[in-house]
Amino acid sequence: MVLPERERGVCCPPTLKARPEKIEQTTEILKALADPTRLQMALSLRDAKEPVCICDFTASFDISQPTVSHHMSKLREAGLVDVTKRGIWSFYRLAPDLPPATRRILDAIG
Amino acid sequence: MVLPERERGVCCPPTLKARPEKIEQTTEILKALADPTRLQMALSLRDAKEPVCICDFTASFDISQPTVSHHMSKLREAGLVDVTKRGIWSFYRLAPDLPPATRRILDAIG
DNA sequence: CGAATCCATTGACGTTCGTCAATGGGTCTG
DNA sequence: CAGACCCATTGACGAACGTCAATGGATTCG
Repeated sequence: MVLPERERGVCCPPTLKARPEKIEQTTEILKALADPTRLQMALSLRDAKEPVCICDFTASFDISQPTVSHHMSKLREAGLVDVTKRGIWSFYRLAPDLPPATRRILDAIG
Repeated sequence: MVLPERERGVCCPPTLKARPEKIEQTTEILKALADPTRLQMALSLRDAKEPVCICDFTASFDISQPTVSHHMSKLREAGLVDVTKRGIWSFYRLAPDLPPATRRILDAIG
């Protein structure tokens, strides 16, 4: 492996390239996905043909219903998901207007 | 929007598709990247032609040197990065044998 | 109306995280 | 050797996180 030549005491040129604003946005998306439950939820919604109600997830995961709601709220706050209520149920789906950058990350997973 | 027909009290078919083991692995990658400092480090290394030493990052970011080391350790524990020491310096680069799934996520960012 | 169902919010708890100051271990130079 | 330089580890602290039990709001059925 080729290592760069360095001189003592001359650290160092800045190496940042991405705009801090963009980094912050991307971090929010990654944080929202960086939990096993939420990742599975997001992938389920990505691959689902129809919106999915909370009760489906409550039945699938081994966590309480408030925790399921809590995780879904996180996905919603990150803009990954939106909700439609009808009668008793709350149906969630992947946000239809997802930014291309976000969409690319989601598609790169699984 | 078309919502599925539901019946009270018949929640709910399991909606999991991905293997839990795979979910856990992916989550580890996402957690490693879900911090502004670490994300910028990882992207810098992804785009760098040569390995980069810690002092470069210490000079670029507004955090202490121990914190820089700490973040780099997290990236290393996640398998995203490896280190080569020469003389005074520790040079980091993106792990050359990155799993395709991980590589895909990294390339989808920025 | 009364009961059942689905969901969100609140409050609490232990755990993990990001950060720093202090310290120590290597490595090179004078 | 003595000092300067680069880096990792340790210990500590507040903040954020994941989880649950309890509660309340909204809707539907009998």
